[in-house]
Amino acid sequence: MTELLTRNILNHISLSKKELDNFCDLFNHKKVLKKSFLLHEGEICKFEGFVTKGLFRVFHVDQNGFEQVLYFAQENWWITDIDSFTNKQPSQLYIQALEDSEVLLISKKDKEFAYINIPKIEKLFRVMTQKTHIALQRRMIDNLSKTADQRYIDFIKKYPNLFQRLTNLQIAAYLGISHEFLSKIRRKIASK
Amino acid sequence: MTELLTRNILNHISLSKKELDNFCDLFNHKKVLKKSFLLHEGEICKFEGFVTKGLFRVFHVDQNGFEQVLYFAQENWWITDIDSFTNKQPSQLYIQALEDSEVLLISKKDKEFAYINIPKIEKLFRVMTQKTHIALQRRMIDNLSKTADQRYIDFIKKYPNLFQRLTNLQIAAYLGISHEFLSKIRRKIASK
DNA sequence: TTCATTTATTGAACTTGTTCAATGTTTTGA
DNA sequence: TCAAAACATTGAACAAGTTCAATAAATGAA
Repeated sequence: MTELLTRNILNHISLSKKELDNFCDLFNHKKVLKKSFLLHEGEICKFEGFVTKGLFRVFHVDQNGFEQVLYFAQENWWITDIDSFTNKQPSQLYIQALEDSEVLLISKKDKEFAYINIPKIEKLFRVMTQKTHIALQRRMIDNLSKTADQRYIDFIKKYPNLFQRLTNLQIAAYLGISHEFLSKIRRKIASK
Repeated sequence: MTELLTRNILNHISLSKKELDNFCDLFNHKKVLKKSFLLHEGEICKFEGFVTKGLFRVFHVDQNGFEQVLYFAQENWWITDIDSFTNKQPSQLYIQALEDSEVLLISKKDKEFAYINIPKIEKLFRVMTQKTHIALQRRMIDNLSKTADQRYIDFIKKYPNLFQRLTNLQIAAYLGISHEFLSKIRRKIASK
């Protein structure tokens, strides 16, 4: 059940078998049906999750009812609203399964327990947060400097596998454009 | 010399006097004149810095020669290119002083020394990276969901002090719009 | 102080992306 | 299997933001 998780962790830091087991025991397995939510706007996010199966989207709904996708999380990815989780504030985000999915969840309390009792876990999350931050920093630069066409082409190249599992609606919400405009971009690219 | 730094650290985690001193001793003080660079694109970023005086901008130059500001760092802020620093890759960024400034710099080697010899430092950077990431996540959502007018108004409200120290050119490069358009936004707002 | 440089403003033409409404296509679930 | 729902495409009118060029204002260095 926690095979994928242990491999993911060992990819970031090294940990003894015992430390690994102790840490993995803190997670609870949960099935999440397609379209159902792990988190709603306004709730306080009380978990950090590791996706073992399926696909999620983490998104925001703005004043005009438009959705923006902060990120997608498929197998082997982590999900949470780090803002709400860390600051115990109502979330601005929704987390929803786009396919029938499964996650391993750790509560805030158990995570804090791990920080204290398995010192290397501190490093694990330091390293993971760094990587997540670097990815977001790159995306920020791209969003500031590139045109929607280019961002779409980059997206396909970077996440060929996500591209196949997502609708254009979801991709447009990630790129920050309307799905109609994405459709026009696709036509333009196809006609080349 | 390291007063501001120690206060900043204690704001994130608690540390004994000795731990603090040992850590702070790893930093070197440096003066940076207005307009000069701490980091150029293509270089590998070998430091993490804490600003004790002045103001920096961290920016990217795109294919068309336009500049996008990733963030500004004034007194009490940290600066680095975490991507280049962590992955030892050539930086895509420039870091430049916008005023005569002073920083405390720690090298990669000394930072790693600290991780090993002062365990709490692991937590310090875990917490700091989390906060930075949360801030960037909020900005990403704003950039995806808000109009340039609103982002400008938000910027002034959130960073009144930076607003006064920056030219409209720099603010436009942060908001991701041309400075001409910012000028038009300002006129529109002023006329209300 | 003065002159050169940088910064800010403005208008006109243009490009990128949105909105809305209509139509066609695919997926889903009873 | 078939109707309903969700998704995708298209065009036309519109809005947001850019580009370019000209001018004015502010700043800085000698």
